[in-house]
Amino acid sequence: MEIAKNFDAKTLESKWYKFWMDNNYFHSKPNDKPAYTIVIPPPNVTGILHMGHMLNNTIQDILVRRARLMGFNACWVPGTDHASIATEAKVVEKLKNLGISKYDLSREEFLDHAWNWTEEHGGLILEQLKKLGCSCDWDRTKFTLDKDMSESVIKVFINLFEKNLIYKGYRMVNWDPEAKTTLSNEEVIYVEENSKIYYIKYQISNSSESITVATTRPETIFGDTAIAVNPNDERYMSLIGKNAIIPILNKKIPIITDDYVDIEFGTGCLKVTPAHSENDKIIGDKHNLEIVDIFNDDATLNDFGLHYSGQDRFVVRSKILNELKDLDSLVSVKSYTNKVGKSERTKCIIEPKLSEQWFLKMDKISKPALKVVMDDEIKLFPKKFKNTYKNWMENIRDWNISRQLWWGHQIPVYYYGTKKNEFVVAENIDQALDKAIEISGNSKLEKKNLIQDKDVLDTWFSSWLWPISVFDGIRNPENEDFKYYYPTNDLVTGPDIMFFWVARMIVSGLEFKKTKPFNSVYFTGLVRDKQGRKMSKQLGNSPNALKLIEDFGADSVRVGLLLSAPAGNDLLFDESLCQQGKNFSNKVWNSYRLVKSWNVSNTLKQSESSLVGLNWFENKFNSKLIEINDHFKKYRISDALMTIYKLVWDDFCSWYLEIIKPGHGESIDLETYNQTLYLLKKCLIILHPFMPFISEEIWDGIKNKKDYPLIISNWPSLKKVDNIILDDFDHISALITSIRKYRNEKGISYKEKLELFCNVNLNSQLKSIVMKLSNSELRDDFLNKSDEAHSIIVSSKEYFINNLSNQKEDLEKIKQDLDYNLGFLKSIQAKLINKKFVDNAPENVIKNERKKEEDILIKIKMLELKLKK
RNA sequence: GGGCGCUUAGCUCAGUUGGUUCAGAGCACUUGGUUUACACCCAAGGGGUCAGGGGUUCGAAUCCCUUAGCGCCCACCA
Repeated sequence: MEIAKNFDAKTLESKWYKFWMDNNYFHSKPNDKPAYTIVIPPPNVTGILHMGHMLNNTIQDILVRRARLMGFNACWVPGTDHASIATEAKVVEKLKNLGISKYDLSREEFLDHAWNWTEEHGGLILEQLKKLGCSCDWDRTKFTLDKDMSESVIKVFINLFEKNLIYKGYRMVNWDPEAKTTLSNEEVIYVEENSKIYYIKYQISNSSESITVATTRPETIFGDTAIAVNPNDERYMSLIGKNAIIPILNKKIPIITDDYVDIEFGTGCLKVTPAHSENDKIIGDKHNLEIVDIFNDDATLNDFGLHYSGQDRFVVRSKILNELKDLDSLVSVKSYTNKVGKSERTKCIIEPKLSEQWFLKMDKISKPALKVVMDDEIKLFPKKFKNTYKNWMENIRDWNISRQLWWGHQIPVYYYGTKKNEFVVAENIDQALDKAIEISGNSKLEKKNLIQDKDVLDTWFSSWLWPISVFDGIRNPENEDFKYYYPTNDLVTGPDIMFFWVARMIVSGLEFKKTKPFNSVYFTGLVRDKQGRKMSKQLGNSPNALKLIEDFGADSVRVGLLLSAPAGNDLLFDESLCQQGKNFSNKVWNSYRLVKSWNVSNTLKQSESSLVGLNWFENKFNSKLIEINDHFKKYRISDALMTIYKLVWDDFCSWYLEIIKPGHGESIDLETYNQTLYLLKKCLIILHPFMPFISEEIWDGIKNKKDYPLIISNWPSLKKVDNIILDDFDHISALITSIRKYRNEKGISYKEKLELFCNVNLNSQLKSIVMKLSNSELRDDFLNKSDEAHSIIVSSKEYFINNLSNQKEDLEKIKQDLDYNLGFLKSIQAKLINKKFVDNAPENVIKNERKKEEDILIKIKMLELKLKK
């Protein structure tokens, strides 16, 4: 049968994906088999596929496909995340382009727009995953705002509230003035920036003296309510207790002392602005200072900013500096590097702000989550993340779970009165009304009297339930799916969301289900460009994921991504890796073409070399399978791939196929042919998780009619390895390589037959392989070899080739070789005479040294003989 | 400031509890090759003071100390 010259990725990939889908091979239902479960880290619903997703989901698909082959009931649950702030920001942006402001819309109107947007753009990323070959159970696709998912979130909020773990607090939070919402600490990224530090002079009240403070934020002077110095700072002793006058504002504030102030820093005087700095707030609380919040929600100044009211904080900064200069209050300006907190999503500079927010107490519920990881009940790969995890969990802070956004799960708190504590927490408004009437004793309350908290919950407050809620384990803990699939097996994600997500899932699993949500976590590295830079839109260094698949084929891209991505190491991605993947696909494809091109004869007898080749490769395969399984066990997926790559390319193609390949116009015997198909199939099975499409296509071309498709066939079982067969083959392959090297050095063509003298006890099958692959004739009449014959030593065995070239051996080279070996011998003998070595070293080490000595002695003898001639 | 990790061939990385022919792989490189599976290929080859210094040991890339450089996480000084 004629096979196409190249694997046509475009056509065949969609053909096979459709085939798998049509036959429901990705779909899983509880059954008698053991479950293997992965839940996808849900990408943002409106996101598009980038290299990080490709890597991450390729790894998940490899694990799932292998589990399926190993006989597990494999279930990979896909889905998307509503990503409240990210999506809301996109919708706001889109509306803005249409000339609509979010603030002109009602909540309902805005949410309509958001849902439309989600339906229009949402889920595209899941379609892109299909192109990559991901074998997700699409019937189980979930979205974090689905009705059942939302109900689970609300139930969990209520549960935690009733356990007294959720509270409302007036606290310093991270305020994003662009999105006008708070952020958790994890959503703030600190960026080092070159900025300035300003020295500002405050006049002392009723005195000619003054005091100078250093600040990076001169615009906050309107919120100053004290100046603090260290109690041990001799310079300012006389000023303590006096009042300073804020320039421009002309307001008197006290000069106080606090240990917190660093004498060395700046002037040793700190302006205290309790409304806009966490530390200042602590000092303020200690000294009962007034709190003056000078900002509006969009970080423009409010009326406390006097004539700057309504202007942006950074505009005010430059203006106020001029005014201070005019007032002679600006003493000096120095350059200064500090770290500026920015919003992870909007990139806007964060404003610390006091505000009333909902918090989840973390100290108690995080303890068991720390323990399971420390005890390796949940294993993190690579191991180093265990320390990072520990560090965070031991210093965990309460989680700010409310956001001033609309896109998300609205907080199920209903206010029925005017006082702050007049509220109930309930699943819906009907329930809330009953509760409110009961608590207040006011039977006249109606639904319209209830006002639901305006805020929504942090996105992660829904995703931390993901492994539970996708199986509806919160609402229906006894349902069959949940009991069967939970806890899940592996989680594959990036280390950047270890705290956002992974740690919190562990907490929630243990808190709500008393069970860890997964057994292992595999952290992939970051995908960077060739120069090690992060991929970013600004740099334009992020390849178009779909275009890569189009150009190289999904299999090749999958291989390319894995070729350089050991667990946890950042991957320096380069398109040439996909080319390498494609080269490998091509190699595999051509081995298939070769096999299919043969004429099969059922009368031909199997040759000796074929038989020994078959035996050898099967043993080789089995020995490599042990390694591959071990790599998988350790989540060394790239190493597993590389082992397979070499097994297929080097061992199967370059050695095995060359041994059994029939010559010109010759046929192959049926036995060898069938065995070859059997071996090729074994290779395809282990290739399948990595290269699902091409492996299925080739499998289809060589399988028996009654065979199952590759996707649901069986991973090979481990067999006993005959090491003698492997060692014997290593011996002759080294011999063959030496002969080829000799040809290369002497410029002897491969067409020219060599005479090989051999008095070594090789069996005839091995001999026939040597003859075939080195194009030589074996001669047993060892004594008839010519004096000029070239000697080859392979593990203490000596062979000779009749020297066909006229060149003499280079005397100088032989001499150098001899010197080197004499030196080597000396060092080995020194070891062997050393009593301490002989007494302490283990027996096998000493044995090896003796063997080395023996081999070297032979070699030296031979070299000396040559020199004499 | 606290914690963690890294430095091995031109590049990206392996190197399991110290111990087989004075360190391995892939890619890249050099030489030769178009013998009908594959030039997206075949054959062969070159290439490393294991970051520097010191120590423990019969023996160190591997253990300890130290210096330098790089990276990550957390906290954060106005």
